[in-house]
Amino acid sequence: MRASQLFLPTLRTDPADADAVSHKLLVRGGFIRQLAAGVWTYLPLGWRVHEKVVQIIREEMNAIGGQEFRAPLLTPAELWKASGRYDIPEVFHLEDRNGREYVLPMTHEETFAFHARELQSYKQLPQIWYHFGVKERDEPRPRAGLIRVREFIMKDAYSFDRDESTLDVSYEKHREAYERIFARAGLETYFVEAEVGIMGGSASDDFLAPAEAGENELVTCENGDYAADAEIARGAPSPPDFPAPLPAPELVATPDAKTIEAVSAQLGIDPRATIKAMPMVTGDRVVLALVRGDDRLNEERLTGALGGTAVRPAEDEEIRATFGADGGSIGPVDVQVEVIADRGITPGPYVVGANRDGWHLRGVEPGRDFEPRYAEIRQVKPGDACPICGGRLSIQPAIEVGHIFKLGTRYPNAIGARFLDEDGTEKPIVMGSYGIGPGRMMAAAIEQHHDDRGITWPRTIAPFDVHVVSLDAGNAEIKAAAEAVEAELSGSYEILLDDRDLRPGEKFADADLIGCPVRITVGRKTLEDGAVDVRPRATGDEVRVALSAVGGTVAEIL
RNA sequence: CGGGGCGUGGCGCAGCCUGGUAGCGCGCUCGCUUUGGGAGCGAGAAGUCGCCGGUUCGAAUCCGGCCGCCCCGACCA
Repeated sequence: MRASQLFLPTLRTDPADADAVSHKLLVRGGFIRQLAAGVWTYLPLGWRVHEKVVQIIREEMNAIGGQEFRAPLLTPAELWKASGRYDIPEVFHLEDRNGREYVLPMTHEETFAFHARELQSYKQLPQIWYHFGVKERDEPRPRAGLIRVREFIMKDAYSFDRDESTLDVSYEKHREAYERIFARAGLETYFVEAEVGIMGGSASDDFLAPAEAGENELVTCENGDYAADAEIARGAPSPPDFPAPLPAPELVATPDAKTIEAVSAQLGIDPRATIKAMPMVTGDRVVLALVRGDDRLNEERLTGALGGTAVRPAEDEEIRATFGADGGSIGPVDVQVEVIADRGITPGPYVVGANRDGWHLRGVEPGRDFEPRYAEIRQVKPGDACPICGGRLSIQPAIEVGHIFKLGTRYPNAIGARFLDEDGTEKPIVMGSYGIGPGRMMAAAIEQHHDDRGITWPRTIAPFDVHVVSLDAGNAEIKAAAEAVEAELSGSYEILLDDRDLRPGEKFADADLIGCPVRITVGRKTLEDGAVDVRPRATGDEVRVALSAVGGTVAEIL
C-alpha cells in the first residue's frame, strides 16, 4: 500500500474531546472518526486492524467447531416481547411504514434461538453458531472512544446443548478459544467470575484486559492465584486495633463529628474499630446496613442480600424519623429496623453512632449489644487479603473484552426451541452465549501497547507489518530503492510504503503514531552504505542493514 | 437522569466579562528555496461564531429556550 494513495488523516494534536489514551491515538492516527456520541466510522487503517482481530477470532471459533452465520440487524419485535427483553431501556425500537414493530438488537439470542427451532433431535446437538454482527445499544453514556459505544460489531456465539453437562463442555471450549484469541492478539487478560446480571442464567465469566481507561475493576492477588471483578470479588479486610473491651456500651460526646474520620480522630480510635451505619430504603421499609468504618458499602451486594429488591440511601427526613438523629450519629443499638452487618465486622468493641446527635457509643460488641444478620456487603479494597492464599489484593481498572454466559433454557423456552431426547421426551435446548468486541480489543491493545509517540501494535493485529519510509524527496534512485525493498518484502509481509512528499520528521512522526512493528528507512545516507535502517517500533533500536540482508533482519524481528 | 465543562475556517485555540472592523498557531493552495525527527520566504483560499427567539441603531459578545459533544455519577448482556 502506498501512503500517498491511502486516506490517512493523522492529527498533530490530541483531539480536544479525547481523554483515554486509546481514544486519542485512534483518532490522531487516522484509524477512526466520530459521527455522533458513541457512533464511529472505521477509516481504512482502523478497519484493517479490526479485520485482523476478526480473522483471529474467526479462526479460533472455527477451531472449536463454530459455524459462521450472518444474521440481520432488523428484528421483529415479537421475538423480543416473547423473551421479555423488549422493554430493556437500551433497546432501540422502530416501526416500518405499516406500523410493524422491530428492534435493533443488542445481542442475538432471540434470533439464534429462533433458528435453533429447526434443531429437532438430540442427534443434532451440540451446535456452536456464531456471527460478526452489528449491535445497537441506546447507552445512556457512551465514553472513551471505542470503549463504550452505541453501535459496534460483536462476535457473538451461541451454543445449543442437550443438558447442563454438555453445556459445560461447550462453555469450556469457548473459554479456551477466548484465551487463545486474546493471547494471539497480544492482550493481557484475566478470566474472572462475573455477575450473572438481570438476564439470568447459571454462570457468567468475563475476560478483563487491564487498562487505564477501563470501566471494570479487576481484583488480583500479588501471588497470582486469584482474579475477580470487584463487583463480586471476595477479600478479607485487615484486622483492627481494638481498644480494651468494656462491660457495656458507654456514651461519649462527639460534637460536630459527622464522619468516621472525625469520630476516630476525636476519640483516638482506629477507624477500623468503628462501624459505619448506612440507613437504606428497600421497598417501603428502612434497613440499617453496617460496614466497618474504613469500608464502603456495595449497594449491589446489599441488594443481593435483600433478595434482589432495589435499595437507595434514606433521605434526611426518613433518617430523622426512624432514628431520631442525623446521618452522622446513627448506630445499630436499640433500633427497630433490620440490621444487616458485613461479615468483615468481626467480634470486638466498636465505636458506633448513639442515635443521638453529637454522641457515639464505645465498647459496642456485635452479638451482645445488637443482633445483626450477616452478609457480604462491603466493597473489596486494595490491601485486603486474598481468599485463596491470604496475599495482598490490588485493584486496577480493566476493559471487559469478552463475556461468556451459561444461559440455560430461558430463550429456548420463550422462543420454542425444543428437541426430542434419546428417551423420547421433548426438552428445551440448553443454551450458552459468548461475546467478544473486536473494537474493544483494539482499544485495549492500544491501552496496553503504546508510548509517548504513539501505538506499538502487537504484530498480529498491526495495520501493516512493515512501514517503509522513503526519504527520496524526488530522488529517483532512493525512490527506486524503497520500491525495491517493498517489492522484496511484499511476498511475505504487508507493507506500507510512505512515498508521500513530506519532510522526514513528519514521516517518522506518523510512523511512530501508526505503530507498525517494523520501520525501514531508505535514504541517501543508507544508500551510500548500500543499506537501509531497520527499526523495531517497540524498542526503537535501529540497525543499519545491507540491502541484501533486509529480508533476514525483518524475519528475525517479526 | 443529576452535577460540571465546552460549542468561533479542516485541527487546536483567543476574542465574550466591558456590544460596533472575526483573529492566532497548525493544516490547505500556488511560487521559489529546503529535505534523516513535524522547514524558510512570498502570495492566496477558506468561518451561517451550534440553532431559534428576544433586547438594541447595532449581538460571536447581553437575555431566554433548544440542540450537540466531553468528563464525573447513576446505569451497563
